[in-house]
Amino acid sequence: MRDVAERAGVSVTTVSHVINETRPVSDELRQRVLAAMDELGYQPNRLARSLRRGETHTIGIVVPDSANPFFAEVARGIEDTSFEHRYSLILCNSDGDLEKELFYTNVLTEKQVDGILFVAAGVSTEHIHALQERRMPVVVVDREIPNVSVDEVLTDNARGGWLATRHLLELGHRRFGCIIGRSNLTPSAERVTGYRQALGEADIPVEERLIVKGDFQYESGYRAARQLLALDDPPTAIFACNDLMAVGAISAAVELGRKVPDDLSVVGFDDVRLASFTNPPLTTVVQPKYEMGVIAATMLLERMRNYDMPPRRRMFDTTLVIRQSTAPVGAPEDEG
Amino acid sequence: MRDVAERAGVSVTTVSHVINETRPVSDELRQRVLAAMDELGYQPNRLARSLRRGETHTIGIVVPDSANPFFAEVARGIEDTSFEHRYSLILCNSDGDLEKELFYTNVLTEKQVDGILFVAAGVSTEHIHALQERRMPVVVVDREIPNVSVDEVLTDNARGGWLATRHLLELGHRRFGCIIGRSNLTPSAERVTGYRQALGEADIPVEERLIVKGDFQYESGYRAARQLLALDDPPTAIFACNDLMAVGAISAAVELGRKVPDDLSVVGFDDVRLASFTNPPLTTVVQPKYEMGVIAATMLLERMRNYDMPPRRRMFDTTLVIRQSTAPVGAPEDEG
DNA sequence: AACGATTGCGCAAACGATTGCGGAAACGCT
DNA sequence: AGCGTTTCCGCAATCGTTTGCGCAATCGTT
Repeated sequence: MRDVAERAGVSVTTVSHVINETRPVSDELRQRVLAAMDELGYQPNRLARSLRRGETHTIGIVVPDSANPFFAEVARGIEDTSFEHRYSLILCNSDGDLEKELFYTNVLTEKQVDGILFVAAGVSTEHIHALQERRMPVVVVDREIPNVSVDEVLTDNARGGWLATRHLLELGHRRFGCIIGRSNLTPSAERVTGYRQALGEADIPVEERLIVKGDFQYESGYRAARQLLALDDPPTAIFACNDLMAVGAISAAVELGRKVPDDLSVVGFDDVRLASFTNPPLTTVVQPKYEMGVIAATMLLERMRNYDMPPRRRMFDTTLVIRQSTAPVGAPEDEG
Repeated sequence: MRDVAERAGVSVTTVSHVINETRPVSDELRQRVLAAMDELGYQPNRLARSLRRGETHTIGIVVPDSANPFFAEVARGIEDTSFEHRYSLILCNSDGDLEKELFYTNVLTEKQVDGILFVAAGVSTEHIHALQERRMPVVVVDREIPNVSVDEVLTDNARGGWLATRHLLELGHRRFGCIIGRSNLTPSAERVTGYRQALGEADIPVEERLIVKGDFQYESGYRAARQLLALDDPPTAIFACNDLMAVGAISAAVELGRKVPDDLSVVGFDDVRLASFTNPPLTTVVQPKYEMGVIAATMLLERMRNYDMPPRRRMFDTTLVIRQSTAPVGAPEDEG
């Protein structure tokens, strides 16, 4: 910048002002400065600017696994809207590890990000409090933090679980498995709650051995389904707590010679892009992933603008999209 | 930091030195400083440090679409290894838009990142040159830039395409479609080259109308397959230039009542995690995505350490993994 | 012609760290 | 006691911007 100023024969002050249009500069000088800038190929140093201004125009996002399609889509929504507002994004994968998450949180605050987005992260209460003491704007996506007032964007997981099992019930299924995630993560837990509730309403006792644990990856759905299908009295349907596990389950079923949906109905959760293209297409509970990302980013941007607003919580409805992985029990569809 | 210094009764210099262990400090003072630091909950301002030191410990990565499983996995590899080295990552989605890519590149350099990773980006030659003039470490993944000496990590796409169509040929297929991406992207183009070459070696003329354009998304594979299958003399096999389009193609086929692989063989490219779990499991050309990310990040880190090394290029082999979406032509497998 | 208002610009102090240089105290040696 | 080495620490400049303050020139008015 000093070079530019020198070349244009003005002070750095003036250069700064023409860059930022922050006070009137005579036409002549402006032209000279502009010319000097591109003759020198000048690029402002945003670090210095950030240091001075106390804002970095950068936000951090911590997700369990950016390679997971669900998070990837949420993240995409976030990235797009932060791009629109000319914010950059620092991406952090926590792998669900609290340690790692804490580490990243520190890095982010030390890098002076203007705000942090936690999606489905295991952030603890104290954790958030610490951030709040530093007046760091934060919004939490897809996870409820008890006893903390913080912006949240959520989906109605319990209702989603309820919807899914209700659908299975209506198709006549009476015994069905449930593949859950690591149970301490609230989204998974809530979906199971919905499952239990729907069962309860139908006066069907829940058999705990039909509830098997996965980790939200294809492979675990595959394994869980094999386990379920190996039972003496295997279930006629499976509700998987996300689409990846549902796809894994279908895969296990066809490998075992079960036809989906004739011999086994499967319903997933998330409605990942892929879900429309599986064979058979997956009936699943839809969450507006991309939009959640957009809203989350928007909320964060708003809080950055006005830190002292009362905290807001945005709950998205879930809906069921019925495709072809579910069918009435014992009544094979016409195969056309 | 000033507060810490004051509270510990030392100069900021000393505080800095105990933080960075950059010169010996007596035990007593060190203790006092450490104590003061955590009493005050001090966190260093990395912006200031970066400004002074001229390095941000941050690298930028620009990908076409981080929600695409292929890029997501590469990115994951990158993120993991940069985490290991305590670098943070700024994520940029270019959507294949040159404009946007250029914009991001500027943001990144202005934010003084220590290096940039372009994956499958349409970066132009001048573009890279500009970066090189600023001595910005750069490595390009999954895309060749003509006439520029820059670090590259690539896969042998042509061979992959050759492998795939060779496989189809060996199964007896003689007419088969090819679903390509936007043709200006080299990876896609090279895969088609392999396809053409294999066909040529078998003395089979390539019918241009069997080559249909997609955009690497499920939907486009679906549409392309429908188009192909609606031909008077539809092909007996399809080679899709990535797994997503292959999955879309399978989906179209089953919707049209074609059985895969009995009526139509499909082979994909990438070997995305999903590919093992489709129905039928997808035979595809495997690229070591995660590892490519790891290597790319490692190469970038090395170049950052020593900018003036001669440029390196790392080419990964592709291999074919035969699963169940391909079968001999006209010879339906036993369905068990 | 005199005087206040306006316009157009530069000086220099921040922002929060790192680091070359030099000073004071302690130590070791003769 | 005198002198050279170490050891331990602080001063102040610096990184590249932004911005409060003030000065000089011009303008408009009577």
